[in-house]
Amino acid sequence: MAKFKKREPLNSLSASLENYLETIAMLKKEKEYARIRDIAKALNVKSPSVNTAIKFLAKNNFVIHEKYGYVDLTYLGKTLALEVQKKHDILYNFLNKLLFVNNKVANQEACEIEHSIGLESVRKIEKLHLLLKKYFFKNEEDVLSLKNYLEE
Amino acid sequence: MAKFKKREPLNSLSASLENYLETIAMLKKEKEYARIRDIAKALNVKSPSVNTAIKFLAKNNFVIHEKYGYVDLTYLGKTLALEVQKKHDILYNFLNKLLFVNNKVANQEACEIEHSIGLESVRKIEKLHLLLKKYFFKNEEDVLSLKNYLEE
DNA sequence: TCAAATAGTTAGATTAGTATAAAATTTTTA
DNA sequence: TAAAAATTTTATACTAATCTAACTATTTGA
Repeated sequence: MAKFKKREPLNSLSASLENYLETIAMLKKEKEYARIRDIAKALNVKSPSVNTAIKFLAKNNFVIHEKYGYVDLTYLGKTLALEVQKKHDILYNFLNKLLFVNNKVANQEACEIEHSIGLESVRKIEKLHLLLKKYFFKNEEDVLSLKNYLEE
Repeated sequence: MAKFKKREPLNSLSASLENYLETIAMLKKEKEYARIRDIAKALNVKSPSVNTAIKFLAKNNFVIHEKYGYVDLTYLGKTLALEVQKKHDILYNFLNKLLFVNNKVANQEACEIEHSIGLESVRKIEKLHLLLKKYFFKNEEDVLSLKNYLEE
């Protein structure tokens, strides 16, 4: 009956709910608005599932939703969505561009890890990646020999 | 009623079930055997939860369990448990020893990420860590300046 | 050696997240 | 502009994983 629950620490959401926020942000960037149907399609779930989730997110101030209308992010929702997207980005780049994990796998894994890793860790991964690019793997040759070493 | 389910691809388990295997392996290493009660304590769940999980794992050949007796890993179960432990280890060391994330957080995050990341990625993280230790961050000074850079 | 304490099991309830079926609303279009 | 199509909502059911309560089996120790 009660489907979603507020979590400790406050402003922290389940992986599932974070995915809804992330998807809404993505859709709004792509097409200016997000409808239940689009969210369902993007997440590969059915619209009643989206409805339930949106209801909870609205009640807890992450989104605004008028019946039968568009879904929009509040400031709180937008902030959280951006955070998750940022984590995804950093993890994807680390896996794909530095470790040469293929795009599909890198994306899948980033999609899951983004809900388990904290901002501190992910920021440090970003910094490490930057450092290595800048000072250790400057040219094509270095990068290729890294790829080689990682795959041997 | 039906509590756990076989997953695609075969031999792949939910995070929860992987944790049971991992815990059994850990207990067997520590005290030669694993009982329902120990597993429950280690995972912070109640014994009926362990019972349900063990029943499923036994039916699917990951563990052996005679009623009221000890729980043991099959070859399949041991293999999977070691794999998860290995992932945990690599992730923990990467976060704590290279990125200087504090032990508690590093452990927590490793505990979650270990179920989301594939062997390929985790092996590459291990290799990267090794490479950096060996060739780029050799002495105490290098390590400290890395710490500094990551935390600034 | 048998009563208490401990451990394991079974049955049934609960929760988060999802799905199906059908009703309500909105949009499209003939 | 009214009927058809599409979308959203509601009600209900299911699944994975957990829990509580009550029961059964095993171990311990007076």
